[in-house]
Amino acid sequence: MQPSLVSIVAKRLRDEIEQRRFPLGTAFPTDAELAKGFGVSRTVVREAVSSLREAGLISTQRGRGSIVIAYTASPGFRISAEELESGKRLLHLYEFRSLIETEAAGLAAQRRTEADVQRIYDALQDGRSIGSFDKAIAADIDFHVAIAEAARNEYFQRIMATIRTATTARALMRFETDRESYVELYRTVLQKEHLDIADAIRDGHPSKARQLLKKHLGGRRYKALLKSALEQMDE
Amino acid sequence: MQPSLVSIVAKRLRDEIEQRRFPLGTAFPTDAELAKGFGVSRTVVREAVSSLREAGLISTQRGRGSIVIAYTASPGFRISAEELESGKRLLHLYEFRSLIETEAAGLAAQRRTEADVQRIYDALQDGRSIGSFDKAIAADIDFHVAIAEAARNEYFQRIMATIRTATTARALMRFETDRESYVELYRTVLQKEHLDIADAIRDGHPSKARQLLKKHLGGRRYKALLKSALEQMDE
DNA sequence: GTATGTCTAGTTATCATACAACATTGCGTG
DNA sequence: CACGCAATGTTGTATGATAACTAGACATAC
Repeated sequence: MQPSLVSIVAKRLRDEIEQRRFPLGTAFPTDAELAKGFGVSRTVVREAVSSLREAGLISTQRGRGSIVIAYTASPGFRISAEELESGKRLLHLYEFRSLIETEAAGLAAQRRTEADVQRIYDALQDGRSIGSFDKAIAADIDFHVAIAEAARNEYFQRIMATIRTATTARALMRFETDRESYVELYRTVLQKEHLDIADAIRDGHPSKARQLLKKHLGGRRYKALLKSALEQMDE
Repeated sequence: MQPSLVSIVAKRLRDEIEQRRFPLGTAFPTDAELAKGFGVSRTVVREAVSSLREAGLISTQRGRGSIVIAYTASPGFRISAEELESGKRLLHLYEFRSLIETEAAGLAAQRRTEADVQRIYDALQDGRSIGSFDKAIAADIDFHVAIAEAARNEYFQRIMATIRTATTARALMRFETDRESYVELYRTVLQKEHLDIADAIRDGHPSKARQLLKKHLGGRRYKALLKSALEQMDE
């Protein structure tokens, strides 16, 4: 079974765009030109162009034509749990995460509503009855989600969700044999730190919230990760 | 200017797929059914389906039909140029971007090598001979890429690339009728700011690099965006 | 009863033509 | 010189037709 003309044309165009045959922002060939150049019908061209548009490579306006707006499809920002097996990468991610979550806490302290505050304390309340590993993980997630929402900037929310997904997956993989210690850590250390952060957000103290969140991520857990990463030295 | 029927149909279908109206692996409606259901021609349906295919949501075979192969486009953090048509979102992204790039400049000032510095100045050198819009865009990209590399944390690099791809695409769409003013802005303002930032990084002054980068993103361009976003007030 | 071949109906893929809606450019007029 | 209008160009959509493939039903042969 042969590849369709649409997929052939789309791939050819994608390659040409990637090779910068059409400088960013300049006119992309018209439907008619492409149909003539590839020796296909306008239908095939339009379907191929539709997929290029979806890939974010071109932008089209009726009556004006298309322009190239990117040379390659947006890779996006993803973090796989596998890549975090590298100690160096984990350190880099924590450095990055620390910056994001610290600022999010500051914004949350500035922008929180009463409902936001309630939600943050609800997550803490849930955390008090932690009896199992998955409950501890879920409570930790809820707490950080609540802060992200209170920050009122969807890009913080989205990047924090992406980081959290990856770090949660890694924690699930890593603590398979030692969940009790995480639960204990959660009970004895993390909850207290969460409470302090929640108070600072409730009271509207951005600087203090930032400081406490940074300390939270730079505290005991970070030190343990650093130690673990140095032991690995696998990159 | 109204959205095209193709984009309306594609969005509707994307939503339905995300809401699992069609279980994974089962038959997706035929061209004819969709055309009848949406009250549009088969041409529109085929173009919409072409974009769903590109997004990785469906797979199609001649003679058999389509099946749903994923409920959502792959996860992770992405920014489409379209979403940045919303002034509120753009402000949020600039707030987010400012934090990231400011910190990256600081890290670059701490961690840069001589090769990094050379690369940053090379980007500036390229910027001196700017004669066209696409060259200005490319030089701006090169400058920020060089800083991201000097920061030596791949998560900063990756998120900055993601942001840059989206903001570049948006700039290309937005400046279609006023490219000269961007080139002029680049020549008269942005290059100077780039040079100051490069000097601070070369000299190893993280605080100063942060301050200058923040000012760079908070300066004239940001003010123009803020004004433009308020004018829109579309969300 | 089972295997193979043929036919029919259905589905996607492509082509061609036509018209609508928008954008740009050029020309004529005041 | 500025403005308005017509002509031209481009995308968006609809319609009809044919080609290429798939699946299932039915008939035939072993």
